[in-house]
Amino acid sequence: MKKPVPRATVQRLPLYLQLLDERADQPRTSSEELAVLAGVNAAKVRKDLSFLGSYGTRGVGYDVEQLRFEIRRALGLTRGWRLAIIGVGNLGSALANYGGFRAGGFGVAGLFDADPDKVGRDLGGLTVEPIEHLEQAVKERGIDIGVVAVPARAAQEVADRLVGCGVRSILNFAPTVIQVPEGVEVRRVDLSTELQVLGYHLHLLAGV
Amino acid sequence: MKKPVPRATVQRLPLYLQLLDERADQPRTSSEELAVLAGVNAAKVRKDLSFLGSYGTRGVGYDVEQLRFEIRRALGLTRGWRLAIIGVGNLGSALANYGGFRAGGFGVAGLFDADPDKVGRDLGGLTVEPIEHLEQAVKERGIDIGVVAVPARAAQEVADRLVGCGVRSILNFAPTVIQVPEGVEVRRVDLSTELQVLGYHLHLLAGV
DNA sequence: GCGTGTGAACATCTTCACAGCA
DNA sequence: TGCTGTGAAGATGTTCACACGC
Repeated sequence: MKKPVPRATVQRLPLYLQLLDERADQPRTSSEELAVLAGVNAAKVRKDLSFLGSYGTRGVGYDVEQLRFEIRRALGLTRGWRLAIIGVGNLGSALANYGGFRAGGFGVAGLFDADPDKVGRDLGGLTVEPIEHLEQAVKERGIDIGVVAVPARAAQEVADRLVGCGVRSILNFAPTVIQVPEGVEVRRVDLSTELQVLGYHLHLLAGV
Repeated sequence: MKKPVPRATVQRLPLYLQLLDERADQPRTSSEELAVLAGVNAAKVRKDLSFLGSYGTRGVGYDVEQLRFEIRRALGLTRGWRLAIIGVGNLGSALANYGGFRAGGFGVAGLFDADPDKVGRDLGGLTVEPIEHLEQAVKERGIDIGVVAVPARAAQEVADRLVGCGVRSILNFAPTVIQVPEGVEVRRVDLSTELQVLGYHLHLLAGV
């Protein structure tokens, strides 16, 4: 009975949710308002929201509170997911200290690093553990998502270990591509890629 | 005379380039090999690469060296772009120390922070400057891209200042949406969004 | 009247299947 | 023969335009 929300819509729902969270004080909003804020077309907003059901009121708009709830529900944010962050260099530390997780229903349930000098440090209320503890921690704490923030050369091994102990969702910040078996979802966040796409547009502007 | 490389292709070219860079020691590759590594369809790889021109050899494959050059050229990486990083908290520091920029033709040309305690620190070979220096630095150093790594509440102001002094490309790490005039390109990198998309898939799996 | 919800038109992207050339 | 390059088909995503119901 689950509705098949299109990929493209799933990618935008977090954006709408963020905008709505920032405007939780106002009672109502409209597809037009959300569209302007999100920088997209109003019809797209309506179509996206219609995949969740009919929660708007014709001639009036959407109830902000209800829409927040429905988006959270559609995204599965009503239950919390547990993260393990592997690698606590600058980036891993930034992630560990990032407060935005909690609001979205995500909780950091473990910090791991292969460097003995880093093990034992306190970060964002947790203590960094040796990477050897990873498997046991994933099982005991029911970790759902692995956040890979290690150097590129170590990323594949970390991913293998995560997959090996049952993790099916990986967020990869290492500037490399990791291979995983089918059924495991990886999202790559790569700074170089983002910059290169920006660079392409500058290049186009410069070339015209 | 510039070819209009489709958006979707531009997004994948950095990925191919990264894979090729990792395999710079081998002389040749094929669409099939790249496809497996990138986790996409081989026909897609061929079509993507065909937008750059016909640099493959039928029956043989692609010359790795040449392909790297052509992708770099298509993306405009033959000239370097200069970055300013605004905000040197954990994330900004991670970015400042990130070595992957240089390889892609990007150079960090300035670090800025509003916090007097952070001004003067050395990071990745640069000294953190007060945010008040931003406009002058952008002009004098020819900064092309602004990297926004400040808290959400400060992001819009920073973006306004960047736009105000002529920056037309912004990479936004702040968990908020910034409004910019037409002609300015913003790319958002948002950890919550990534996690929420992963969470949706877990949710689907769990619900079935 | 007004803003949602949605079929239909349009645009873009992906995949197939095979012609073309080394 | 083998792999590229590419029309054509198919899938997905976007936008339009208007019926619908408050």
